[in-house]
Formats: sequence, C-alpha cells, structure tokens
Amino acid sequence: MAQGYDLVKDPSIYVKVKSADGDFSYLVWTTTPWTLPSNAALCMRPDAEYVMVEHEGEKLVLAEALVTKVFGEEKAPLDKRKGSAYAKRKYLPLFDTFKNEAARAFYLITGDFVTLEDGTGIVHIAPGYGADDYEVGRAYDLPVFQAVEANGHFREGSGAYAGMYIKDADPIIIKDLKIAGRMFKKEIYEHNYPFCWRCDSPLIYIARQSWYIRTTQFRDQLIRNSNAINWVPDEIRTGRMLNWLENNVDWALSRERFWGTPLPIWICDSQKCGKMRGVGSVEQLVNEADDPKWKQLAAEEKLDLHRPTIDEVKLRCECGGTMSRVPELIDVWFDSGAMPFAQWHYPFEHLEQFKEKYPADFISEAVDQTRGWFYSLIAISTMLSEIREDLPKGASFKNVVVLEFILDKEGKKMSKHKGNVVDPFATVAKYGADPVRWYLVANSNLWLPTNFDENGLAEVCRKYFDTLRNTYSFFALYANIDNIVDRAHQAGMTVEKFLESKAGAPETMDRWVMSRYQSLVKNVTDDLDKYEITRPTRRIQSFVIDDLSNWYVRLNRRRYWAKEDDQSKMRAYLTLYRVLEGISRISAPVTPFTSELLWKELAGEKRQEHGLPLSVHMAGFPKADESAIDSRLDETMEMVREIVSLGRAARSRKNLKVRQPLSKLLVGVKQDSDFGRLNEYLGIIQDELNVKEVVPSAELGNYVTYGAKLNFKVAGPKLGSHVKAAQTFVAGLSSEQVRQFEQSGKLSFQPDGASITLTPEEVEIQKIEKDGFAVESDGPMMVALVTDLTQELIDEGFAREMVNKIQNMRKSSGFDVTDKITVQVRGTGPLRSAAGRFDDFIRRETLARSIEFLDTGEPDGGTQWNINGEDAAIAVKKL
RNA sequence: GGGCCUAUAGCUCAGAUGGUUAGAGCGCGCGCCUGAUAAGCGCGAGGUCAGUGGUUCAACUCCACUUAGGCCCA
Repeated sequence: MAQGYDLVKDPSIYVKVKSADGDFSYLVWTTTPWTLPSNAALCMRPDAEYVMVEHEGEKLVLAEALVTKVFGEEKAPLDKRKGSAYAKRKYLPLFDTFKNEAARAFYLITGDFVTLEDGTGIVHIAPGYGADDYEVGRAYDLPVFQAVEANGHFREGSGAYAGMYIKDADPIIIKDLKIAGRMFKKEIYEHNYPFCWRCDSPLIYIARQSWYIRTTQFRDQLIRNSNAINWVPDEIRTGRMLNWLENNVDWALSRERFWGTPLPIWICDSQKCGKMRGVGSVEQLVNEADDPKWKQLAAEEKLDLHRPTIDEVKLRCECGGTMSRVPELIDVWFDSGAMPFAQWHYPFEHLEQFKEKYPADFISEAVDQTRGWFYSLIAISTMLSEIREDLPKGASFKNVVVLEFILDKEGKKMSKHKGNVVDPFATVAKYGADPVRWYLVANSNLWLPTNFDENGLAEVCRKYFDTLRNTYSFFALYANIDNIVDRAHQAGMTVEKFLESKAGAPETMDRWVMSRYQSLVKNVTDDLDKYEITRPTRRIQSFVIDDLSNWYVRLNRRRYWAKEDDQSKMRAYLTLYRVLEGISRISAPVTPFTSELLWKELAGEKRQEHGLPLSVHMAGFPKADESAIDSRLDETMEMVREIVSLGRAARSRKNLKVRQPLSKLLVGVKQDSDFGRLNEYLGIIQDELNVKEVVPSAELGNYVTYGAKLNFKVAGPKLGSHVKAAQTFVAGLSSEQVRQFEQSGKLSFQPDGASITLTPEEVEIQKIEKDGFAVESDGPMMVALVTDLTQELIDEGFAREMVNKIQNMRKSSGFDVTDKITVQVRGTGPLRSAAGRFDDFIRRETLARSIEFLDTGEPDGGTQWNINGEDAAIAVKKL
C-alpha cells in the first residue's frame, strides 16, 4: 500500500524482444527495468492495429498509433494486423532467470487496459509486481516470477543481479540489454511513484500471499449505507466516499508483524488434511485446544490473546492431528472499524447497553479517513448487519463531521521535512488547550483547510478569553465586596436563589441582555443541531465581547457600586450571574476547562449541597427561554447603539472629547414615531455621549441632500438591457427631483425610444448629509450635536477632567475601589471655581472625603497635570 | 492519470437562489474613552475577488480551461 506519491523522473526504456516464431522483435516499453527479469508475458490491445516496420536493418512490431512518437518520423509498414492476431505467439525471454518455466510463459496475450498514449502499445507483464499485472496473470494462468524480494533486493539465484538493490540494478540491466543488442532507446520519464512516508525510500508493488475479506460482495450495501449517513459536508458523501466505495476492492486483511491482534484461523498441520477453522470466542478456543492448561489460564483471565503468545495454542483436528494458527495478524484498521462492537464486547456481554448506544449519533475525523476509519466502520457494520439478525441494517454511525487539514501559514502541508511544523504540545503549553481549540473551531469551518497562524491564536486569548475572564472578575470583585457567597451559604441557598431573594424587578438593560442571551442559546442550539460549530462559536464570542462586556457591563457599572443589598444592584448581580453561568454551559463543548473553572467559581464550593451538579459537564445544555426574547427591545437597543456610535463619530470629527459635556444632541430617525421608542434610553445616550439633552429632529431636510440609485435586484429583470440607461438616469437626478419622486412615487424616462416608468420599489432614495454641520448619518439615522459651550458646561468639563486625573492616580497608587481618600490640589482660577461649583460631584465620583485647594505651595507628593490647558498639581491620600 | 476540496485586504476569515459602492477582526496611521478589561470606541489608508475565456442587461457568485495548494485513489 502506498503512503505517498511523488513526481519523479525515472529511466524509461524501449527494449526489443525477439519473436520465437518469426524474424522480428516486439518493441516493449517499461519504466521499471528491474521487473524485466521477472517478465512472464507481453500484452497487446486486441482491437488496435500493430505494424511491422524496418529500423536500422531490424524488423520491429509496435502499435501503429505510436510509430511517429517512437521514431520521430513516419515509417512505411511492412505488415499490419490487429493485436489479437498476435495472441499466443511465443517470444524469447530477455533473461534466462526463469527459462525453465518457459512452458507456461513468454507468449503474447491481449488486454483492453493497454493504452496507446505512451510507450509502444506492447506492455511487459510481470505478475509478481503490480496489481494489474497480477490480475492479468491470473486470467491467463501465468506463473508469478519474482526475481526481487520484498526488501527491494534481487534474490539469490537471480544470476548477476543477486543481492542487488533494484535502483542500483536498473542501470546495470540497461547496460546488459545494450550489450545483448536488445536496447532500442532510453528516455527519462516523469511520473508519480510511491514512496515510504517515513524514510522516503521508493516502494515496490510486489505480489504476496494475503488473507482477504470479500468486501466486493457487499459493494451495493456499502454504498447504500454510506448514502444514509449525514456527511458534513455533503460532498464527501457524493464525492470521495462514493468514489472510494464504487472502486471497492477486497480488503487485504492480513499483516506480517511480530506482535498484534492475531488472525483467528487455525490450519491442520497435516498436509493431507489441511482443514481450516475460524475461532470466534475464547470459550471456543480453549474448548478446542489440545491442552487443558489454556482453559485454566482463561478462567484466571491470564490468557494473552496476542501474537506471539497465542500461537502456542494448538487445536485438536477432526483428523486426529493438531492445528496451528496461521502466522498473520489482522490489519489494525480492522480494530478501528470493530470499535463500536468491541467497546461493549458484543456479542458476548452488555447487549442492553449496546442496543441503546448503537449506532453512534456522531463521529468526527479528518478527510484522509475516507479509506481509513470511515471505511472500516462502514465496512464492518455493513457486513455484520447483513449476516446477523440482531443488528439494525446500516452503518455504525449516523452523523459525521469531516475535518480538513491544518496547513502552515502559506497553505502548505506541515512536515518535519520542510521544518514548517507547529508543535501542538508547545502550542498548548503556551496558550492553553481551550484557546487552541477555540481558535481552530472559530477560525473557519472545520471542513475547510485552515492556514495556521499563531497571531490568530494570541488574538483569541486576548479578545475572547481575557474579556470573559475580566467580565467574571468584575462580577467577583463586587460580589466579594458584598460577601455574597458566604451570605448565601449562611442562608442555606444557592448564590442564584439568594440573589433572587434580594433583587428588584429587572430593568430594561437586564431584560435586554437576557433577551440577547436567550437568542444566543437558541441560535447556538440550532447551529449545533445542524452540526455547525464555527458559527455558534463565533456567536458566543461576539455576544461575550460586544453585548455582555462592552455594553451591558460597561453601562451598568454604577449599579454595582451601590450600597449593600440595593435592589437594583442585586438584580444586576443576578443577571450577570445567570448569563455567565449560561455561557459556561453553552461553551463547555469547545472550552471544557474554562467552562469548568467558571462553573466552579460561580456555583461555589458547596454547590453539591445545594443540588447543583459538581461539574458543568454534568449540568446539561441550557434550553432557550424564547419568552424572554424581545425582538423589539433588541431592535431599539440597536438603534441606541447606532446613535451613540454616530454621536461619537460627530464628536471625533469636531475634536470634541467626550469628557467635555455638550448641551444638546438632535436625533433623526426613520420615522418620527420611532423616536418615542427611544424615550427609555435617552439616559444611556446622554451618558455615553455626555450631552445634557437628547431631542428629536424632524427637520431632516435642513441637514441632508437627496440622492437616488437603482435597485438592480428588483429593476433588473423588468428592464433587461435598459438597466444601464436607467441607472444613469436615476443617478443623475437632482436632490429636488428625488424629493418630488419620494412624494409622488412616479418617475418615467425614455431610453432609446422606449418609455419606462419606475416604481418606488425599483429606486432607493438616499439622504446624504450636507457639509458644515456636526452631523453623522447612516441610512435613515442621523445625529447632530449642538456645540456651543456655556460657562457651566466648561466648568463641568474641568470637573470631569479632575475626576479622571484623580481616578488614574487612585489606580496607579494601587488603592482598592472602596478606599476613601483625601485630595489636595494646586491650580489656576478657572479650575478653582469649577472645583468649587462641582465639589460634590468630584468627591462622590472619587470617594474623596475632602478636596483641599492650596493657595500657596505644592501638594505633598503631587503630580503635575495639564487640565484643558490649565496648569495644576494634584495629590491623593488614602484615609 | 481519475475523483473531491480550496484560492476574496499585509494576516485569518464572511460573502442564501447572479443585482447597487465586496464586508469583519487583527495589523498599520490619527483621535478618543477607561473607578473590570494587555481591553474598548471613532475616523482613515489598504482589493485587477488566483489567471484566461465564455454565458448574461449584469459574474466574487454559473460554465470551460489553466496555475498553485490539500486529500483519496491509480
């Protein structure tokens, strides 16, 4: 069996083989000179025309179609007849290695497999080397000559070549043929040749004795059973698997090794008898053994069933003689395919479990297992279910995800040889098993080849795992401040129940994140049901990063700073707890360790006392609560996020940093009625954009110009070849014309004499912002910032800057988030008056007991700051 | 040689039944934000959709061929 083919250049030679019954030679072509001493016959295509031509005083026979190719010129034929006319004519062997066998060999045969593309149309047949030659040899009852042994060396008694390695023998054989006047010409031929995958040495095809399973007898059932399997992706089923099964050949079952699973066939030692027996169980074996000690050993479970020990067991033969086991082992692929049965010790034990578990719901392996595991599983289960009543007909698995390979960054196969191998152990050690798995699964669909990029792995760690961990840490930080776990345990409750008992009603943000979470569970479940894994993994990732961390947690931070047992805070804890617990469960199939850690941390050490599973892997997959999915809420929040995003873009373009409060944001939405939906969320928009007021703006026309473009998908089929003219016409409309069309819904034009009326569905109206406003828009959505500053806004800007500086100093000083402090400031007049005006605000934000403004000198251990252009120094002290 | 799969931004990948200006993340440049985050947000630069030919009003998408890579088989 070939493990890998390489494109290589080998010598190819044309030799002249003398006819035994005529004054001419057959011109024969081969790429393996070393097989010539083992030649047994020559083969022609029966229906092809063969001609005899004269060349340098010799008469040569070859296929008419190849004359020009071989000689490089036309040759006038001396004779012409079909290949079939040469059948059975004898020739003189090139070598006398097997001359004693001449009675059965060295004659012309015919076969349709002979092609007229390469060579001479006359093929040299060596049944000992190559499956095709062997088959032909069997059909003609040709002897199997083997001058070369399985180790690639010529055997003793093969004349001058004895002991020689085939590749070394090739040139000598060529030289000998030349001396004997049998060489016609030599070329270099480029072809695929098999090589050992491990040591790279060339392999030879050699006929050997072997035991087979006649799988060809079950070909139709194999195909039917494979077709009944859900292959993901489906093209495996219709492509390579079908292709492989259609070309099924009998399973060469036996192997020759020292140790392994024995072929359970015993043969009578007596040549005369020669009975064979297949042994089907240990019980049968020891009962039929000639020595009772084996029964004893088996009873003690000390009987080693492997070769070579098993070979000591001899059986009694009906003829009175002893039977010995054949020396062969079973192909290990048989073990892999027998796994579904062997794991339950079918048919001897555990029949109930077996019946329940068989066939398997799901397996997964890589695409190279077409001829490996996938085949062995299908083959064994198909054959068994055909002959046993107690098995359901079909394959031993129902669904399979077929993986593609992981290639290097350039898309090349990884091999030690090329040095582009990524060491999986080092990679797991560096990044962790879960991130590696997450990266491989989330990066691209499993059935597509993946170009492995370590940067992508680092990104997964940073983005997904760090964010998840930080989200949990945030929860833990505050929950620990409030001593939630201990208090829950004291109250004899789970953390969840305890939080539930203290929590107020869910707020909009809580309902929103739960809605998003339940949608996530639903979508992930649907995906997994379809054996999709990349999409759900990406869904989880984007939920954790965008929805949970960057929106829900960030916007709700203040709730977590509230006083002990504040109801809103408890609801926020509870919501975050539930979502994190759910994430732990739905991501467990991909990140078993991270999920387990999260589960343990959330559920607490005493989780079992409260009836919670010890492990997340025993906890079951969550079921989506679809009643909690509020699509209108999702949609509205999406609008809010869009408005905030546009507002930030507007600030950015005007260089207005967010810490500077502004008085007003005008918001234009698709319809005026939509603005009402935003009422509940105006606070979020105000906070995110630091504006005092958010108001609707109905006067879109003041900010935009109108444009239009053709909706090709709708208009294309109707307009046909006028589509381009229509696009030009629509794009050329003025803002006023588009505005009129929006109201009237009618638009006509005349391209090339035709008359066409466009409907509103066929034209998309665009609104494009006018220059000169702090305006941003996206589709129907638009925001405008009012940028005028009052003294109060300026003062608040100063105050917020000071808060920011003090917070940074708290953090760099390593204070806890609950530490109370005092603050000393030296600064300019404007700072001082702003600080006075917002004294409460600054102290509240920074947990400062007092803010002391120094008239002279520097604060003790102060840091210099530039605050909106004003020079200042600030010092913080822990109380 | 036969069969199947892959090729889209510097990198990794999305792009139902052909339809407008081909998207995301990372990386890069500039700006912003940060009492959980080695995070985040905004703007910008970056593409002959491997190549050639064909079908079509219209092709990343359909067809043929070619190139490169992968797997199974000869």
